[in-house]
Amino acid sequence: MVKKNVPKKLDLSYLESLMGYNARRAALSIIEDFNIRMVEIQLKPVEFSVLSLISRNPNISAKEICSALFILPPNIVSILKSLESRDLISRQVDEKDKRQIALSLTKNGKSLIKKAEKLAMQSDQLTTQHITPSEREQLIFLLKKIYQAAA
Amino acid sequence: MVKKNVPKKLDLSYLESLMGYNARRAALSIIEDFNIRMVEIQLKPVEFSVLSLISRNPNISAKEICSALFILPPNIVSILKSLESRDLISRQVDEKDKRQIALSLTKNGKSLIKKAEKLAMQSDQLTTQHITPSEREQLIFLLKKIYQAAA
DNA sequence: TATTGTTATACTCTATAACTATA
DNA sequence: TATAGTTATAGAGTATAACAATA
Repeated sequence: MVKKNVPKKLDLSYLESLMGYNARRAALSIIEDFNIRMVEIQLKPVEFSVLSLISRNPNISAKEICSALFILPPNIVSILKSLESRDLISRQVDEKDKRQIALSLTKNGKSLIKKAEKLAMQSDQLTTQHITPSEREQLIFLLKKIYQAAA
Repeated sequence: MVKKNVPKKLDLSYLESLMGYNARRAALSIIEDFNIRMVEIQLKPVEFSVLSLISRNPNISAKEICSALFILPPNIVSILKSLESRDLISRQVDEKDKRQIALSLTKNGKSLIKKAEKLAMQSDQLTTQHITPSEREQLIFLLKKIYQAAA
């Protein structure tokens, strides 16, 4: 008789009592679903966030994106390059301060972010389907309190 | 980590309505505090989790750690090597199944994880000090519901 | 001098294929 | 054949230093 591979019961109680452990595990499982859903439009989480931010804040600068999304300046460069090469964003040098470059969505970018935000919202609904809408609101409220207090 | 200042008023409302965005931001800010506090005992989050897991589950195998903490088998190797080189864990080949290696804490490991768990709990208390104890319980309960439903 | 954007680069984290030894 | 652990390696993510153009 072949022994069945039953997963051994492990004591995870201490780790599960820590906020950091639970927040990270939840974030990873949510982002995993997000990534699966975004395969069809080829957007990574950070690319999605950047596009969505530009969409709602036209003529935003790279520095402002970095501050808002906690991206280091050297790391935004390849992200913007990639989005520009896909004709999703365009850059226009600020004539008043030629150091700054105003970013905006192209027609393609506007079309894609519209679809992407729908997919993201679907993913969000799916990953939170086991809690009630009011629990979901409460959860987001408390998460914000944690990271906004740290800022 | 990036400096935290958002000088200009940017519209982040859409991203802040997504669970994934908020969970990730909260996890990152909590882990940032954890890392600062753990500098003195030189433990990364994953090393801490592994030590704590071995502490509460003596003779656990590498495979079991990987399953519990979502670490891929090739990536646990260097973690265990490092912990062993610091004389924090010891390995003993299972005589019944020589493929398996039972892991346990050394005297040093037991001493260190005791201190580490105190520091981790302090960090957890600090990062959740702006919410009430019952809100904290509710938050952990809801986060668990999200990632355990996905598993 | 200070700031925005950039290059180069390094270090960490995560992922895949394939090997070994044991069963 | 299957499993536990390992090696090698590649890709992604994140970090610092230093530079050019502009203010």
